[in-house]
Amino acid sequence: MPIPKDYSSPVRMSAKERAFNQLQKWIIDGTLEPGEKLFDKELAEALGISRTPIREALQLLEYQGFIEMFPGKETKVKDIQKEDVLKIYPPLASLQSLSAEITAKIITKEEIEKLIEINNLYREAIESNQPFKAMEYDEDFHNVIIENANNQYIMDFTSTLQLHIRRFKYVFLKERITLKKDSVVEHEKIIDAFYKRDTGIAAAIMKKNWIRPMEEVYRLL
Amino acid sequence: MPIPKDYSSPVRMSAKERAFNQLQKWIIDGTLEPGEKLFDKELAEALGISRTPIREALQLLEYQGFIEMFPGKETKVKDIQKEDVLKIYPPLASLQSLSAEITAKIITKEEIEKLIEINNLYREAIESNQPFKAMEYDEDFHNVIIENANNQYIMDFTSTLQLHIRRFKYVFLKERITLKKDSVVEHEKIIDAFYKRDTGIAAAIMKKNWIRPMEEVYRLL
DNA sequence: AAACATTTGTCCGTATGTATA
DNA sequence: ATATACATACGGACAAATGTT
Repeated sequence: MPIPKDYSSPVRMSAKERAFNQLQKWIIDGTLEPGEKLFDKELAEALGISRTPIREALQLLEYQGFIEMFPGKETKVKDIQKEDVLKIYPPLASLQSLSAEITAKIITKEEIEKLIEINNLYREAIESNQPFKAMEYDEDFHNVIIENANNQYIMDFTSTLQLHIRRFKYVFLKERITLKKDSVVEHEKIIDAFYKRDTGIAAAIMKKNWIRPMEEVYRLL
Repeated sequence: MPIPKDYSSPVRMSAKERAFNQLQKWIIDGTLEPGEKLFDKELAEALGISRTPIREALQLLEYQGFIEMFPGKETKVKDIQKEDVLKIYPPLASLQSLSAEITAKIITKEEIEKLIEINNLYREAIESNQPFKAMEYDEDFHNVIIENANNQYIMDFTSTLQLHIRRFKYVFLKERITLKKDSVVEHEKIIDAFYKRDTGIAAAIMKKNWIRPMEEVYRLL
């Protein structure tokens, strides 16, 4: 078995990275609530580091849209409204759709097999009523497609948007996650379009596969 | 004449912001060359500030994809290849297309008038062979549409991608900017689609309006 | 191989600026 | 309006890590 050579030990993490990951997690899962004021001194003490790496992490979180900084005044967790779901999903749908279009042109049989497998697991998770597992398989499915599209800009933007969706669900939906089998069928259609290298269909179904859940979530609120 | 009350003086700029803007500018216009190593100490001296705001600015530039940081090792200006143009334009085309789709639904007559005016100035700039002016009007045209779409995520992503395109042009094309009148006609079609509230046409033409220039630029190299 | 030089990462004190009394 | 309290922005010193001789 070949051992990946460039597996540079990922355990070492700078204080800045730890702070960034932790704060992002806390904002997404609601530990840090929308609108909550953030004091770098407090956060520094809480994480056992100094204020500098905290501030550096906050810069990035602001850029990602998780916090708002009012220079010289205050820093607070960004507010979130239920209407925000209508802002987050559409660009994600567009970029996922683009990914499907690109991937359709170049995907290999092996990667398609992988998608079929994941989608089967996804179906089973839904049928056996395991919404959390299902959600993970759904993410896996889409990530395979995005990775195949092989575009760093798309990856960066979509992963940020995914995090915002996750936060949205945590804040507004808590435990009740909706899962319908529509998505399984759409995935099958996407796979079929990949076989046929039909970029148009792949893109169209993919967009639907994201806009439909948006409308479902929005109606729930 | 009513004086805008919440006009919080925009002239005040923190050292971090100045550093960020200056460094971004230097990277885009090529003053800081692709692959060039960056020493925060040097940059701090050059800008007459300390290393802290420099480091904060570098965080953001990394996130935007203008530099690469290898923790504990070095920080360098991100390399750029001519193939990168094929990575930058497609997501931008998708998001602009989405913006056209959204804007088509809600744009007012007044905003359409604005687009017509800008497009006329754009045409005149091309006809009188003023490529730089033309480029600005083109950007104005698209920005009006994006602002009407009124989605912060779209705005953030597209503006970053626009900056990468600008950098690409500076690095690879220098002075020779290509301008054809195809774009003017496409803009007219988009305007027409807005009148008719035809989201499909607006989105389709908009995508074309970005993919075509990509191919033109790529062939030039 | 080990000590050095260099650069990055972190800490903390101080200055600047903002809000409140 | 002025003074006071407090949080943020910045600077400079120290610590840790890298690669170099």
